[in-house]
Amino acid sequence: MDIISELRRDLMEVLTRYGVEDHQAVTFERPKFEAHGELATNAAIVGAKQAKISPRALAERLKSDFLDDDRVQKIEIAGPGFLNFVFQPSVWVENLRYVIQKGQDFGASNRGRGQRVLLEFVSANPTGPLHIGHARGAVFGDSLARLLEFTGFDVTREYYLNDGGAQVDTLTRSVYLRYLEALGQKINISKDHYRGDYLKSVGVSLAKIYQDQFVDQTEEEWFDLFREFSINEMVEFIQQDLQCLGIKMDHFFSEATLSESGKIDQAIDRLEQRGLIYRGELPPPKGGAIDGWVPRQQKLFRSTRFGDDVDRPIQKSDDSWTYFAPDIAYHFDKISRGFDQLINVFGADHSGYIKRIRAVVMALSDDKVPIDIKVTQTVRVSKDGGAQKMSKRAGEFVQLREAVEAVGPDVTRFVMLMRKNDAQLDFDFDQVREQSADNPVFYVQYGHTRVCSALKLAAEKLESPVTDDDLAKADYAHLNHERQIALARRIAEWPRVVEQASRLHEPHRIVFFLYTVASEFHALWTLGHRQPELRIVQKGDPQGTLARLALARATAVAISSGLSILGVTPLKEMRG
RNA sequence: GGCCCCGUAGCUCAGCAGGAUAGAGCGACCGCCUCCUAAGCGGUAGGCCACAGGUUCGAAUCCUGUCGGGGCCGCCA
Repeated sequence: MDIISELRRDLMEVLTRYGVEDHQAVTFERPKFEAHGELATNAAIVGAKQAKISPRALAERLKSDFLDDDRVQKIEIAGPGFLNFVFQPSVWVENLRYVIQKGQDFGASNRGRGQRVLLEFVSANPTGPLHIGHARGAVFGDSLARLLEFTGFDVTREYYLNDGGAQVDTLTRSVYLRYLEALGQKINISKDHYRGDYLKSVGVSLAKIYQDQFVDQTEEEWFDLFREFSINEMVEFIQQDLQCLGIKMDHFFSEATLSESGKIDQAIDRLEQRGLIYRGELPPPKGGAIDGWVPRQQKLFRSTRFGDDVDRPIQKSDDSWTYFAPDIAYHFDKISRGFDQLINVFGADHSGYIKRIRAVVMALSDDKVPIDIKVTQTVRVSKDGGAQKMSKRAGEFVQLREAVEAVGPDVTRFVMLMRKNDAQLDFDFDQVREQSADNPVFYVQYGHTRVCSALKLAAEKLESPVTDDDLAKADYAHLNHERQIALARRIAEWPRVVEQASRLHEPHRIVFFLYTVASEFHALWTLGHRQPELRIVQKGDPQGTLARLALARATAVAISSGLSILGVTPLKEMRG
């Protein structure tokens, strides 16, 4: 067990002895101010009621209990009853042994106990390649999946393929035009078509296979064939785009199969059985957002019962399903597959759907299957000092592929995770390529490579390779400088950071932590210029060198462990 | 008009189940290479956490309202 979890567990045990059973509100964390110790807890304040004594008195008891613990150096009671702990330096440096032994698994846990999570993300319409906004959702989703896997969840990555609606009809007609074009005809692609060049190759392929067989034929003759072909091509595009970023979906779920298999009817039946479907009229939107409102009798889902703002129509006036109906069926299907938990990642433009989807899941699972819906906000792209215009239909948006080709998958992924998912994100092509401390990706990677180069150099000096085993056996008493201990303490926080990120579904926390670790490591390294005793390689002192190498190695372990959650490859050396 | 997200330093953003004196990077200014990679480090300046109430021993954090920015809003998916 890592040291902080161990200390926390011990604290909770003692609390229980005083009759404090509920540890929910107890914090045990690094305080904001150094003056408040290395770890501080509000245990006495929060637990006083349960222990039936005053916070101050409980604090005093806890203090005297823990003063007997030889890991503890100092405890102070402050304010309304905070306990501020300072531990022996050995507590922190000895933890490095654990870190090195764990290696890549440092920070991993069994928090999820194998619970099955369905993580749906990207789910862009199969009408073209992915753009930079999708890239954010893709990276966010995949990293969240990695984070959850790292903490003991069994994650299925799924893409909901909207292959049933009018948009794929438009796609099909656009492709038909490209097919004619490939056969030498002049075509006129209107605003009602997808105009991107990426459809040209699809047209060419079709022309090769079918020659002029479908020229001058009615739509009926070619439509289904072209449709299927086009969708397959688009899925192929999308898979390749995702693969550029190292992302592989476990499953593409086809919307079209839902109506074919009768699952829509089943799902609606289920809602009907619960009295959640009725025929009615929606109130007109207030403020006249919609021109020419005409009241309609429609089949509605009582989503307001589950916190939605209005009931939602599931059937159009011609009795065909609205888009919402397959969505209901899809989520019913997710639930029937027996997942313990659902997570959806939506782009900002779908934020209006959160409440109704949540309502569906609550209704169909009897509120038994939790669903978390994360929204990724828009990406603003800038390049050559200016903002890029993004216009969808004209095909002017920056494509995912462009970004990856320009800056590489690792940088793309890292940058996409530098902001909280629901905050807007700037993607600056120029800054991101910069090889300097101004570029966080570089900065973190450089931290890792410095460790590697130190290990290499030490191996030369010591005239033998240095293995993790050697490092784990070193005498860490050599690590006695305040800054070395501080770094060890920082590294010890990693499991808590992971735990928190996993619980809150917030991979960006990993990025911020890595930045901090790298920063403290760089600082220590540079201090070595002035203070030779802080350098890693200590001439004529193999034991001291090994201990310092262990600290460096543990830093690299934390960094590479974190990078693996981000899906970024740690570099052994910087090039260029 | 309604709903969702956002509003923290000049700029871009963190802020950990509400915790004790508000954080980082950039930009600005001042410094640090006879020294394992200066691709780096240190320091200074800069904030009424949009505003007003409320809950609490305690609020940037939770609740209500106001203002400001973005997104979405019935027979498009």
